[in-house]
Amino acid sequence: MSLLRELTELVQSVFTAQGLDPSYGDVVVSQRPDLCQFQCNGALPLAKKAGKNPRELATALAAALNDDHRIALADVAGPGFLNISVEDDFLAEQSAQLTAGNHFGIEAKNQQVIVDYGGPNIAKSLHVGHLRPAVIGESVKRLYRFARYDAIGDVHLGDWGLPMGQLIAAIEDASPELPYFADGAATSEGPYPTESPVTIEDLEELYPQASARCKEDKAFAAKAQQATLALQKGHLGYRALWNHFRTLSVADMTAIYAELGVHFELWLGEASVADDMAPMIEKLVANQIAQESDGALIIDVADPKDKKELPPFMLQNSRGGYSYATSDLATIEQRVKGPAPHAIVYVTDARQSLHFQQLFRAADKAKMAPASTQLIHASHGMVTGKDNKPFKTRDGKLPRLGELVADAQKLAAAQIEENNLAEDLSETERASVIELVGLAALTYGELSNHRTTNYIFDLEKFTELKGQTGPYLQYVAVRIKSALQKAADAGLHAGTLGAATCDEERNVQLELTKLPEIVERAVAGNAPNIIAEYSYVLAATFNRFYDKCHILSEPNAETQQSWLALLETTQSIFTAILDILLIQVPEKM
RNA sequence: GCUCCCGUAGCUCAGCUGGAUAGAGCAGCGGAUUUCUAAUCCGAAGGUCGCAGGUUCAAAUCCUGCCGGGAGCGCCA
Repeated sequence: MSLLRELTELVQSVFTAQGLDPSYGDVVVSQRPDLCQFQCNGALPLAKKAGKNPRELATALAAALNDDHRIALADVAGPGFLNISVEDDFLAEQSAQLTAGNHFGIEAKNQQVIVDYGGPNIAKSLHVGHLRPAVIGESVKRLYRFARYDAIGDVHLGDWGLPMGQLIAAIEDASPELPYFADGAATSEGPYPTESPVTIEDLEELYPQASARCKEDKAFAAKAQQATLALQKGHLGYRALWNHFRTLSVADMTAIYAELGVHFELWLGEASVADDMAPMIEKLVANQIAQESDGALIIDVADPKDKKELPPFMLQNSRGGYSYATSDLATIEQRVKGPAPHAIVYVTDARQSLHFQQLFRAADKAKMAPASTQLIHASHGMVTGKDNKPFKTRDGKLPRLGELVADAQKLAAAQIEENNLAEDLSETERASVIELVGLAALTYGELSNHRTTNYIFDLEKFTELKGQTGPYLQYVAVRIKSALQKAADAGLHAGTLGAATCDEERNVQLELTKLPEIVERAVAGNAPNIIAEYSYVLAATFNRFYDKCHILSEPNAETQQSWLALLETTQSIFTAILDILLIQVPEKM
């Protein structure tokens, strides 16, 4: 049980003993660390409700709390705040307990969480716009894992919509002689060439061209729509060509995502429900959930209570084609087929919030998912440049994701060079440090912001070795590692984590015991920035202790062993939460 | 036009399930150093929490209106 939980139960029992409503007994971390460690504000609203004096109420509660052996001091302050501090030995015991068992005392949930992030279109190369969903999604997935859900990530490719038809139309236009376009190719099993007629580089050029051409060339746009439809209806030649796009694209993406530390358990996409959409629609029509409107099939998701009428959810366009709306709904159906997941979390741009509002309404109306499965749109803002406009390179292009990673590492290398770090390391070790530092800079820069805000992408700031940055956190982690190594070399071993001997040490213990609630809050908000904030505070708190207490030269053996235990506990927790932030710690730096 | 998001220190951002004196980092100022990695630590300075009302014992946080910025609004993802 977490420290806060235990204190809350204690205070609640005191409330009950005095005939008071225990639901007012919540204990929270103190807002005034100069006065106390924890506080309970329940006496204020309770007194108001009961028409009593809040200070009198709190005074009686404090008196009862002071009888408990775990409480060092409970007293009343201000209008009726109940201030609480705990005994040092109790705090030490609680800190030690965090790493005594497995998984920091967090219990297995035995429930699945599907995190849908990435969502790249296989017609486009990964660019700066894919950074946020990738990093936030990966972090949210790791966060759920840390909270002991069975979390899996699905890249959920955009591989079945209009962009596919645009590519097919463009290739047909350029090379009509290819077998994919031959007479009868629609129903012919082939054989088709095993080699792709285009390279990934070709695709990256073709798609923007085709997409732009659709805007001005109506005939071409119609052709692209027809190709999309034909692909969706099972055109075998197109399908063979499409397979090439997909293979090329997935290989390319896997490599780039991997550079960022982003890995997906599932590489599904719109196409993976290709065969499920028609039957789903049929069923929805039969059940009178879907209806015809202007030649299209829609689900009316408007609610009279809405402030603004919600546009209908488009299942099938008037040409008979499907869009992301259709596949997203079918994907929900697919995802709840086994044991229903606890949640499906979509990490995408805030601009899609209307779509998700409609999707969730439609899913609800069609009873696609059980009520126990939460559908969550964890939306995120944009990455902007210093001018507060969408981030672009000097020449106005969207920087590619791989370039961004390379840039971060270049700046990290410069910082390391400038500060004469990693000097005694071999070339390969040094390269590895640069890689890890660059990555940590990038992911911490991303994750330290709340996901919904637009943030300014400033690599120079992110790669600073000081301040609130990824590299600083790595530095602290390496410092702990190094100290433990030196201790081991000197034959020193950790003992029992004992009562704090000074404020700095006590503060580290207090900070460590906040872990369970921090994780809870981060999970509740799908908000890695809460972990990012905590990791910095923990690092800074630890640094103060480390500065004040010189462990290796400590003459008192018991104290020294306790400090080493604190070091180990801190290291264990710190490394684990850095992992949630996609930060790896080098051996040395 | 309507809907949603945002407006907090010079800059970048936390805090927003209401609680005491609104916090960090950066920049700038002053200090600590023969380091268990100073990439650190300590101190001072820096704020009409966009504006105006309201609810409350208590509002940056909840409600209403306004101002300013961004996004979205039926066959694109």
